[in-house]
Amino acid sequence: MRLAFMGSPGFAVPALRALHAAGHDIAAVYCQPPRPAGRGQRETPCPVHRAALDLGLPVRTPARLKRDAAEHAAFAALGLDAAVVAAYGLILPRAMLDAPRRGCLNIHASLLPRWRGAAPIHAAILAGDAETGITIMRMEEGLDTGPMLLKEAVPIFPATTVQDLHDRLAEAGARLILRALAEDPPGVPQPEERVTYAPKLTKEDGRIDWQDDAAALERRVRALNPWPGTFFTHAGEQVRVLAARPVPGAGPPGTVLDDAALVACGEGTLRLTRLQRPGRAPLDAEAFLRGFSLARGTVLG
RNA sequence: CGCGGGGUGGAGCAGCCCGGUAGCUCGUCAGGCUCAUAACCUGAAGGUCACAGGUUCAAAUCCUGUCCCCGCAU
Repeated sequence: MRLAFMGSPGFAVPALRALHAAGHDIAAVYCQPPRPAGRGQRETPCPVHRAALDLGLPVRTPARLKRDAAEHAAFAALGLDAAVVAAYGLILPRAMLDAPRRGCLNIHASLLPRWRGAAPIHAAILAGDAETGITIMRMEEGLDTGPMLLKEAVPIFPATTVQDLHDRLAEAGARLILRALAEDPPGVPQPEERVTYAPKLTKEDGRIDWQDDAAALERRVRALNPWPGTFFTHAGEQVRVLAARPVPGAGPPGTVLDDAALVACGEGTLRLTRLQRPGRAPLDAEAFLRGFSLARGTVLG
């Protein structure tokens, strides 16, 4: 089939590679324009951009699509059977949604209608969901509102990190989009009553509030690593928590209860097992504590 | 020339502002204690303080330059 692929981050790359490997005619790859990133803030192409170049596919990086008649015309002129969209980062205007013969299909990383929006993978872990998954849907103008074509569930285990889950969902998404294109299943409307939204994350979402209960904080640590990361402030430094384990117990929230980074929470206690100071390497708690005091009785902010 | 942090025995850090004997918590080795131990006691080894210049009677510390590492408006 003649396709356009629209995506930007690493999540979209397996789908692009799978479509290419399956022999589809990818007429154009759309992604976010290169932005300053990393040390030196050099212009850096996004992962999909790099993958497309690697595969020898033509890349387009419009900064915006709304009210850009030239972009719309160029898109329509591709003569597409369908467009595949995965974490692209731009809203497609109606003119583009209607252009491909079979419309625009989206790979969304949740079991819709739960977790519409920008951060569905993180939201599923934060909420303590036992499973999440991939939904292939036909796009409409609304945010993740279109009829659903295929779904596949992926379990979330107590130790599942957001990175694990992300990778498994990206693979599942690649498999499902191939099936959706091959089988052309009918669309099923999303049940409105079960809609929830997963808003964009901000850095502040990573701040640890010791009043929360330990199980929720542990999920937060698992969900927000590596970005935006969870942290607390102590001795004038923002200390990142990279791994932690909820432990039965109790105490005044925020109080360090022993000599091995056990901290009382609103409900239960949390043992911090991997930590990082600004500008320093991540360390296991034992090594971390040799260079940074978290004395018993200290109250963390 | 975007911003910030860091490079000190094997690990993690302090010392740097206010130059003057290299320090702490561990680890390693030896001995002791103990039924025993990752516990405890005693002792020991191990460092060109990233690199190169400069200032100084004297530089981990002050000045200049270089290299490497780590974060950052996803």
